Amino acid sequence: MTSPARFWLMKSEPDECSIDDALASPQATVAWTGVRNYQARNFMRDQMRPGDGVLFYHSSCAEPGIAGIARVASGTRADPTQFDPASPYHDPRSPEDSPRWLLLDVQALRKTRLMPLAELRQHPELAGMRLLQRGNRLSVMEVQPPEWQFILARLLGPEDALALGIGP
DNA sequence: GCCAACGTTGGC
DNA sequence: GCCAACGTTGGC
Repeated sequence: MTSPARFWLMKSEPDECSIDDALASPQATVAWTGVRNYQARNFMRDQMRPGDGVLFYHSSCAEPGIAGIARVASGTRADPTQFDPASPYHDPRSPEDSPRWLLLDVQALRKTRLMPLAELRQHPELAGMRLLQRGNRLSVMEVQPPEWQFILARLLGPEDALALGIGP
């Protein structure tokens, strides 16, 4: 029996929602709209729980990398953008009575220094990270506890990590 | 803007 | 159920 995953990485395009945008939102919490991949959706629906740790990753930008620390702040519910014809995330094939796409709330906890993708690749300890695997395109993915610890140790002081309550 | 890699679609 | 064509992701 494996213990449930407790750590995640979630990609956001900073043009749409940066760590600064998240921190500036009410309760520093944003609804994670726009996930349109079944595997990512299933992670949110089946495995992510309030309190899980999240690496807030900036993608599709000049400096891709980890930009902050967050936590899962709710369970899933229907993503309303799938039903909005004006939204780039509109999905006309999603039935209203059985929504195809879900979102959950993410609460930003800290903005960190940017830990760029190139730096992540330099650490042998992180070579197994899903993010770094060839051709990876998932926008929501698991982070192994040792990877989480290794990264947080480089982004936060130990007392800060404790204060966030998302140890270990 | 390019392009490799991947997921999805749809004809058969 | 196969698989080619297509669209998307995302780093560079």
